[in-house]
Amino acid sequence: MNSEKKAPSKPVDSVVTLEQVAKLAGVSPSTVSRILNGTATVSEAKQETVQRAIRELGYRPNPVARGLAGGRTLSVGVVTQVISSPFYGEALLGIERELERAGYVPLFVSGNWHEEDERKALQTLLARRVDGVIVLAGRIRDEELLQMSDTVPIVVVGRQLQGPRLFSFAFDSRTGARLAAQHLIEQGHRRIALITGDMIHEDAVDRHQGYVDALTAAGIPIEPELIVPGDYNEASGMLAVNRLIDHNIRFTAVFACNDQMAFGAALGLSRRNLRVPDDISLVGFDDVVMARYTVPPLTTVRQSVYEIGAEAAKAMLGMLRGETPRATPPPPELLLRDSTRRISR
Amino acid sequence: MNSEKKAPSKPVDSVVTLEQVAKLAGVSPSTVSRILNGTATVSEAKQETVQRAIRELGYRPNPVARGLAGGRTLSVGVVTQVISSPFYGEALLGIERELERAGYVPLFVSGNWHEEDERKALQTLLARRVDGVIVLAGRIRDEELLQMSDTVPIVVVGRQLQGPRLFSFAFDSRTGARLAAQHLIEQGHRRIALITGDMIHEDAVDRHQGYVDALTAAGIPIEPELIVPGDYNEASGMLAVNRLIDHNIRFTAVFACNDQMAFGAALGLSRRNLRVPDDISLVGFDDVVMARYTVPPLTTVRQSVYEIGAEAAKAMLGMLRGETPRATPPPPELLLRDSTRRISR
DNA sequence: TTGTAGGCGTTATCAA
DNA sequence: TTGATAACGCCTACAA
Repeated sequence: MNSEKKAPSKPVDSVVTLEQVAKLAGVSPSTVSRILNGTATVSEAKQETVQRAIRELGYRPNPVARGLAGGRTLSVGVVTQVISSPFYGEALLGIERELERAGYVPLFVSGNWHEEDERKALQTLLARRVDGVIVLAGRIRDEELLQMSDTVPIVVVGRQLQGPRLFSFAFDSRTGARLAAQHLIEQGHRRIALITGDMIHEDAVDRHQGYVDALTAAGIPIEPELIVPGDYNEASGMLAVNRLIDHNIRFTAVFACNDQMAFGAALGLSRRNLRVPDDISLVGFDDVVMARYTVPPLTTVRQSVYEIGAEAAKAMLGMLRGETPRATPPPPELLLRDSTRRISR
Repeated sequence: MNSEKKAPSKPVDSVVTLEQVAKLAGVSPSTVSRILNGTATVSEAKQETVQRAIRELGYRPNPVARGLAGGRTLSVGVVTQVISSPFYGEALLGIERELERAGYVPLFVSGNWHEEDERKALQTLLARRVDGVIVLAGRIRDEELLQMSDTVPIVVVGRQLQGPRLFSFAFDSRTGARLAAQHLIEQGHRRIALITGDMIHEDAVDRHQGYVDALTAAGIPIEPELIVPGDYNEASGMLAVNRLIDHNIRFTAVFACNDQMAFGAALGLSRRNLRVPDDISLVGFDDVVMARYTVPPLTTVRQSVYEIGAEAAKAMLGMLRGETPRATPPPPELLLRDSTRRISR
């Protein structure tokens, strides 16, 4: 009946100003602003008139102007490390989805695991007047973050530090790693190689510790020669097994501290004619999408990076609302797939 | 000697305004602005004084204010489809790196392969006053993009359409696919299964066509039963091979239209006790990072998504500079790895 | 409850 | 070549 009805998703554009809305509604700009922000109580009548005007004109507030006026920019900065990694990708997705529901837009900037880059990234974000910042791990020092947090609220993922406007939470990597190692032990493995992450990451340290926990609990001595350093990239996983084999170090299982290194390890093993899981059992960590599709599918520790991202975003939104944020990162969980096997003899 | 020397990467913050710089330099704000933007010629002397003041104060222009003042926001919107996919991740990296060199920041928004989401994404970007928009494939109609392009310059990747302020370029998928199929044919394969992408993507159509080209050129008839639809995700690759096998369709090789489906196919084949490449040869497309690390490593068509992203960004920067953009997407290239084998009998 | 006026940091237009 | 001055679109006292 009414041609307005179908509202064929208005043409992609946006030039209507708050002032125009005010004029159409017959009120002052401030009133419109107040309604938009819930800054003050406005009479029911005007509420409606204005809302109608907004709809009619298809008005959308201009975040740029808002930002300048000292209000919010409705944007949250996100310092990621490598935007293209399967790991961070999932997290970013979680962040984006969650922020979007509240009308916020993420501003992603890469830190490249490089302190100076990270600092630059943070400066860029501040200059852009983001309302808050989410930092995914990274190398920048705690004090700097802390200091920055009195300019803008911050959520840090993967570290432990607190401040009045700084909230952090971490996934329980240590328990996760313990589960992984425990599983191998239960399968009868005793000589379990560990491919660590770069120890500059807190979670790399935690995962190493989880491995130690499990072995110790089982009364298995820690053999330093079985522990080889990696850097969370595929190549380092491959290098690691090569090194073990070249040094004639015996092992029946490998625990790689993330999936990417596990993939590299799998390839390295196969190049040396060692089959997974028949000859060597292999466990990863993270459960990136690809872990489900390797041959054989990889047993790994589920970390639900997506949810972690979503939690971070929720915490940020909470802070922005003035609440005390809390986050409940999903508990680690071992996913049994086909890359491990009970030791035969 | 001079404590200024070390410049311990100034504290993360930014509150200095252009006005303060002007005052310190003893000139008017407009002059400072002119120097910053090269809008007009300024005397050498003032140039230097101002530059020094800028350095001294650690001044950084406020992009938000710039945006409002009708100037540029120094941000470029990017409509991606799934930010977490290994494919788009690489492209985004290329875009980010390239933009950063010019002082621009990307604003990533996901389209989720959903027309309405894409429209919303575009609106969000416009509302944020981005200086330009890069669209990676997507479903929004050409006319809409064209119309939008007189509000803001646009670069579209993976489609062919032209406009005064709209530039598009596409990777040569057809040739790439032909190379892949040709390779299998040269290895003696005749019954080559094809797992297509969702035909809503232009490149899926092109890759299908490249397959047809190669077979036709070799005088091999196209068998519809060998062509099974996929959707570019791992799961569909697995489903596809299952379907082929369940229907008792004979084939000695599989060409999956992207790597992710190839991974799924590899797993599906292994579940049916078919080995790659001994029993079945497998080729993918894209060369995502993981293709190098599967067991066996995947023969695939290199697309250098990173470079494509970088090219898109360069083209955008060109338009922003008022130049006529041009892009030279890297030519397709077949990467021989270990997932194919000459047919024995 | 509502309107007016000033300001946020820059750019752009006009004179000088 | 330079400096006032007026926007840009919105928010927030302050006043009514």
